[in-house]
Amino acid sequence: MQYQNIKGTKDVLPSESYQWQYLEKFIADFFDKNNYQEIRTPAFEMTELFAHGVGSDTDVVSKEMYTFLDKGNTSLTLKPELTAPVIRSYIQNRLDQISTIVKVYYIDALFRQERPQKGRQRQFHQFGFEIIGSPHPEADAEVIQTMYELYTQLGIRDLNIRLNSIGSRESRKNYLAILKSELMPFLNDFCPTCQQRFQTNILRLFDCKAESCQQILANHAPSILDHLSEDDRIHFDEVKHLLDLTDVPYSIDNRLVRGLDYYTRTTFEITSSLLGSQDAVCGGGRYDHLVEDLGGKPTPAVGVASGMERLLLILNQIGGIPESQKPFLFIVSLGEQARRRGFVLAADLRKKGIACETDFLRRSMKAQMREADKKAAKWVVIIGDNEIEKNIVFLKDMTAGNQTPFTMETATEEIYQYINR
RNA sequence: GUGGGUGUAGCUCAGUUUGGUAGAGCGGCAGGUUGUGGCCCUGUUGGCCGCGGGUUCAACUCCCGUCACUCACCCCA
Repeated sequence: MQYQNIKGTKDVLPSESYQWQYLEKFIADFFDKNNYQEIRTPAFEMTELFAHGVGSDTDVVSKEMYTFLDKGNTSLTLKPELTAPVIRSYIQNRLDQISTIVKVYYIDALFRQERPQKGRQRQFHQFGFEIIGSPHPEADAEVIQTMYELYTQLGIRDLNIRLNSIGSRESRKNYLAILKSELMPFLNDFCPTCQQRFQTNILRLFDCKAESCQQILANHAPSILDHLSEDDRIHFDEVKHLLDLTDVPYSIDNRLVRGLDYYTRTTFEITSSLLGSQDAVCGGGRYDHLVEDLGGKPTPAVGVASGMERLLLILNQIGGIPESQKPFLFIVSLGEQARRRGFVLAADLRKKGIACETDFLRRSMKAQMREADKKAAKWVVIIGDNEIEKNIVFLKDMTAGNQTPFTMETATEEIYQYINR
């Protein structure tokens, strides 16, 4: 039986793990500098949390969740998104009592049972952050500006920020009624899925990529931006104004609808042409009712999540990940006595913080030298019978090619000095 | 769930049209005189040609099925 990884999952091999380490460290440092603190929640939650928080009519909840019963017959689900768990934790742990505004970030693995394709896996990873407690546009703008700044610092250009407001629940309700009556005459002209969405979640008609559906919408659908309440409009205008003031480029897209039910007012998405068909590198928005929907006090909030795999896809194309090449030392030894000397020398050098390896295959000198070269050793220490006899070791500089002798007894200290000089 | 593409050595692929039990490059290993890497040269290692069935004297090659990978739809990060 040849075992293989589960469809839609991936091994991160030694040859690429440094990329993840680089990115994770970059993100942690970035948020540390911006005064966001990390929050970590469990890999699974009660199924009910997502059904209730994200919305049972959404695709994510209705057909993509990894749900199972535990031995106590409780329905649990591997988390398919992170906002609901974070808010659950916020409520449960009374984080509102620690400060009025809570700013947290996370880096985590998520699970959705979809058909894998470029930029989409069944286990994938996101980082994201939330500002909980502010109803004001400053929070919306900071989320967008901060994410844009993070991408910029990573060296990513040519991003497209799409911005929209889907209004408060009240104005959206009014808008949906108008939308419905305007589109009713054309109901039969829509594709079958859209006809169904017309009943369940009419806003998502805008997500349809069918030419015919988009045509009808372009000609007959009223824009949500024309039906915002006065307060919604003021809020949205201020978000745009603050983005203008901080030189964050964006474009208004009144067809941008998010697939999760909890969003209100500001929604946005950042896309990159360097990705495949799944071109969103992050998406987010305001969710003013999720906290109370999950049983907390009414608390407005806004947040965003970004796909790590998609980010790495971009970074690899623009060469945005620095090669990690730590200098290290390889010890070549010939014969039993030399091997032991080499082993001890390696242990002593490691204690001083020098990355150090010895040969494990007792091979010829040539083979050991090849090994050292292939691994890009910066220095090689050579110990053989001749050196034992003369009580020395040779240190070879692999780039320059020259060798320097050191007395055996003081070799550790002298080599340490020599390569740190 | 639906559609397209692809499955041949560790990796990247040729060979399939015109059926005769497999090749290259890279990699791994070992050598090119007696203890010194990179470049070059030589040798060597390595594949039931995704799996199962059918046609045939004979199948990597033709037919059917199946699985896997991949891209796209749907939806999302």
